[in-house]
Amino acid sequence: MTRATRTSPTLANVAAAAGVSRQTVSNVINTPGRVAPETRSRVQAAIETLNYRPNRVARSLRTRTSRLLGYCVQPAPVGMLNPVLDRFVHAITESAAEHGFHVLLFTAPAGAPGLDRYAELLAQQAVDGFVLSDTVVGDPRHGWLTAHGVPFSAFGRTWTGEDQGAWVDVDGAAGIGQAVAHVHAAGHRRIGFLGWPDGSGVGDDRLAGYQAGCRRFGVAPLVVRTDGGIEAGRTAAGGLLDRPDPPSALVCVSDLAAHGALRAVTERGLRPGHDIAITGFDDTPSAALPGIELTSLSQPIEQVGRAVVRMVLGPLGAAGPPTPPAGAAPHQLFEPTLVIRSSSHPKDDGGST
Amino acid sequence: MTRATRTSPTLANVAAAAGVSRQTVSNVINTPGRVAPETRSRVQAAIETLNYRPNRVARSLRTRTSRLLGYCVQPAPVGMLNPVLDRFVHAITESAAEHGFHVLLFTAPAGAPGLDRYAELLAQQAVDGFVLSDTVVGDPRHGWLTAHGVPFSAFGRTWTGEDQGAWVDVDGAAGIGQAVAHVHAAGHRRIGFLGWPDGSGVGDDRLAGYQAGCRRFGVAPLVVRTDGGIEAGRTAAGGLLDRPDPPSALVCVSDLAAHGALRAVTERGLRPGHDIAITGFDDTPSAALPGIELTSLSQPIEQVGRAVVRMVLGPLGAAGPPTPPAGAAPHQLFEPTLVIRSSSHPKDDGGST
DNA sequence: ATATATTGTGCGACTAGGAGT
DNA sequence: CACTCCTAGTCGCACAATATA
Repeated sequence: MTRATRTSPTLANVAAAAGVSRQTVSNVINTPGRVAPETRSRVQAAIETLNYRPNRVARSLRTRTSRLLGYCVQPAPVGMLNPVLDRFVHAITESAAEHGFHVLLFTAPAGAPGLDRYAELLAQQAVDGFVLSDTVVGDPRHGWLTAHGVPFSAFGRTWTGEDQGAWVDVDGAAGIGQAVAHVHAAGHRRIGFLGWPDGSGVGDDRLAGYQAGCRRFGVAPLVVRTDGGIEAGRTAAGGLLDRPDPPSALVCVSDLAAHGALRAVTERGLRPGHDIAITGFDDTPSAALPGIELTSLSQPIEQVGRAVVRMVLGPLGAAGPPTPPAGAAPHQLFEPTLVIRSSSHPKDDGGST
Repeated sequence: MTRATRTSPTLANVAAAAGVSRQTVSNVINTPGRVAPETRSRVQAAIETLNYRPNRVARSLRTRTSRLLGYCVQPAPVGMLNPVLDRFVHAITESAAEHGFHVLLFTAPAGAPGLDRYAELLAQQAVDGFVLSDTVVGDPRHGWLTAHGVPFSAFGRTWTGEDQGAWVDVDGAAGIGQAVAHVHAAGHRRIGFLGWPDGSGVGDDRLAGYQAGCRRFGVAPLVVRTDGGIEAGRTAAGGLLDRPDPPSALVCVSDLAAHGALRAVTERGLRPGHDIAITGFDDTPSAALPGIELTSLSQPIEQVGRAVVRMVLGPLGAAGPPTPPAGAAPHQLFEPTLVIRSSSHPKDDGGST
């Protein structure tokens, strides 16, 4: 006589109900091909009536896989970039689910000290692998995870030259190239770039895209750096605008910097889109606000999330309908989409055609 | 001769190293008081040298607890409200970690169909409880979880009158009350309210706060509804502004609505903060943008997250340094903070004092 | 020899009860 | 009888090797 605790049915219960052995039930679930059709349907009926679901924990213990992917949520979200990561979290959760995986969230300090948390989760067999984001130049996680043979994939390159692990990223250089081409096509010939300080992989990549664009169209580069904040962008953009030969277009490394530039422009009585073109990067919600209407580069986050999950699941032999391509390329670069708004192409201009 | 697979040390390994039984090692970890100090330190030394960490999965199987909290990430984030949920996710992850728990992410369709996902996770013993957010009027999850005896707590009330389960929320009525008091103190006597359609718990709550404020200060209520979008807010606010007796202050149910109102105001050549006061709700990043400077109500999300986790962990007997208060109140209401910017109090006005 | 179903065993930790001092 | 420690059994599942047709 067992306690009347609300306990879920087990493999044994199903086996008894169907009049077969436990192993046969297990086979029906994991390798249906090895079970005779007649038996199979009988077992499946029993599974239905008992509403049986395999206990994930017991399965994990036996198979030594948790079917969980670790993802570290950043302690201090920077600026306005959150919307991107927000969508990313949703994207990886959804993609993981399609492969029978779930996402386990944890926090960790940035840099090497945070590695302990990764090690902890691994030692506890809590996760099968990791999805990384917010990667920085010289990120210690890639090397550590690679050295320990832990499956992972990252949203963002390491920029170190050494090729450690799988990554997916958005082609910032190509994106900025689009922006440069866009303003050049609108007739702008003096095109400035509002960038980040030297040394950030993402910033350098976007700068490179700007420089390539300048070469391509034969215009002189005009670069100024800021630390990324709105105020800094405003000051830096102001410096460009106050030159004797001010640019007529300002391509910005981020929406945040672009907001600062917009401010600097309007302060000087100029109208964005008419007197000067401004573009940003990330297409954050604030870019679409009325009165802002910032042209920006939208990142295909959902695609990135799907690709990242596919890559980390590859070595894990994900259990999905189709087997993921085993020899899939460990890297993938997506191109952002230029969303044109009136900051670079005023509605009442009727320019095209 | 075992395979040379990179396998973590187990209880048995530690026991062998320390020259004790497995059970003694288990006691050292879980009930140190029952082990003689001398033995205890010897075992702890072995744990250190082997760098042993209990296998979460094995422990879960035996104790029938996963030390995981389920949290459903919403499929389609609405408007600009994400930053709030972004911070919330981080907050619950951090709070859970303090109690030895982790957060497991999953997706589910809204409403009753999504309950299957909750049931699935429960049947698989994948989680010990749930944290809910994005609750709506008549949300089916509360009743279902309560009926099944599943521990949970919610960010957001059910608004159904029936008291189902623990919740934490932000006092929208009190927040809007602050906004009304603020503009009233600035001399405004004709105060309009830009609200959501009838029937949304959150919207009705905020409206009630507005109405209470009007009664308190003896001003006539002036309410108009929108569906929440920027464009709708712009149209609705425009309707108020074009009246023969337009309001001189506009308290908005959300930042999104406020952005629409700002647009309507500037379109009519009015200056926010000077000619008319505008306030929003949520203090989204876009509220702080230069050229916007929207006065708004900031939600104490970190506190909310901590409280939500405390509540769901209560019935689970969380294992933390201090035992959580067993008879903790199942409800908690936090007051938002009014962040005053120039949309209601222009810098160059020098109003106060 | 092929197809199908079965028994035994262990994953790694906790719970229960017993043995030694 | 306390105190300390240990042996045996269990959680639910899947792997391996075995029976039965």
